[in-house]
Amino acid sequence: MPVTDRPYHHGNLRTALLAEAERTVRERGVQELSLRELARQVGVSHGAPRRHFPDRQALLDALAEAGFARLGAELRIAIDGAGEEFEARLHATAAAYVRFATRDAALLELMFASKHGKQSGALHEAADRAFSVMLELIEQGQAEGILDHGEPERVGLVLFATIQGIAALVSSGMVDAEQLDELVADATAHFVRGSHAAA
Amino acid sequence: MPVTDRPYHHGNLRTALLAEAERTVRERGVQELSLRELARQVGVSHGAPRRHFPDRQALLDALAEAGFARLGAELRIAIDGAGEEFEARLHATAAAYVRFATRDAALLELMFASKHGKQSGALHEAADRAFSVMLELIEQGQAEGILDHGEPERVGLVLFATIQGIAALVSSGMVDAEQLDELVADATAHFVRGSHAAA
DNA sequence: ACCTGAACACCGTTCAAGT
DNA sequence: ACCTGAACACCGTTCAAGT
Repeated sequence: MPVTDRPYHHGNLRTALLAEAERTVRERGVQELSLRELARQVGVSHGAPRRHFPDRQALLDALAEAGFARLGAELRIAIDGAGEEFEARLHATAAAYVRFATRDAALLELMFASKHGKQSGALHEAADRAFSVMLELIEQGQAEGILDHGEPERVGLVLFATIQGIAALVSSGMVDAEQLDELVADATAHFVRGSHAAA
Repeated sequence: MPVTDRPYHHGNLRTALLAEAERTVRERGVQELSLRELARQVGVSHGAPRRHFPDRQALLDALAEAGFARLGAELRIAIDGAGEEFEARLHATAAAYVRFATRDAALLELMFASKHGKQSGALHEAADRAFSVMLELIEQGQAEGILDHGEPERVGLVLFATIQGIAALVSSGMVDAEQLDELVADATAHFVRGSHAAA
């Protein structure tokens, strides 16, 4: 079973397509992503991807799902590496989120855009897992009396909106790398102060 | 000079294309916007739009510019109708922004996406005019001692990020119409509290 | 089970030519 | 000055046929 000489069955076609697609999205944007070009780059006929992704949107959904998985993993690493203190963990998580947005702006946009659509189930679960890191953080803040009580989803919404907004400002070029760290620090401190006064 | 019977010169082609394009973007999204279909709908050959918009991106830029003009106007109306009190004006402005995002989610996305690009000048000016409403608001808050001093652009960044983030959450369906008013009220109150404690 | 290759209906873009 | 219409190179999607 030769792996060279282009065997009839690719073997990892799905994985190869996803990897190549993620690279294209990062380097050239979602608009430039073409199923036919992807097939060419991977060395397969233009009809082949159809087995794995019925249409273009299915590929985008799969990219979004993988994106949420990676985002969740990066947030997890950030929060676990930030010690025990609430504010330190909050800042580390926000910074990790914004870092993801900086490196994969088009992917993040796609991740949010894909959530409108057919609600693929797996996509929704991947998103929930990514955001569970934030929910744990909110629960810690509540347990320590730093944040309001009530549903963590609701309490965390302002925080999440702010972080997502910062990501959007960076992606759109309204905020550049220099201002970024300061803005993240500002925003997290602001959030904590605003919550504290309400207690 | 008959206006009926499809005269050779359309007369308002540029305006007609923009109006039709804005409708398509609102109803079916940017992805579905096609220059050829637009030309068909307006009753002109597929090559005609080229005089007014050299390529597809030029049309998108023009849409974005018109969007910023309308956004600025709506923000202006909201803030002027909210009386003199800072918090009331802040809430009215934020609510107006989010309302725009709810009704024209795809357009707002396009407005931010277009800012990456060629920096069309006119586009940038339209965006600045829209955001000038927010800057005035920040300056009022500073004058009244409610917000930190320093460059209004910098002080307002956290606020703007939060509002833009709420708009993103609404567009992506993570927050629905029911929660929306409460979230906007939460976020503006949170912002004021967080700023107050820093004074 | 997985992939090929022709076919179809659509694009955006270019450009000589018409009015 | 503004618009037409043919041409070119690309798409996504479908589907019989091959291995």
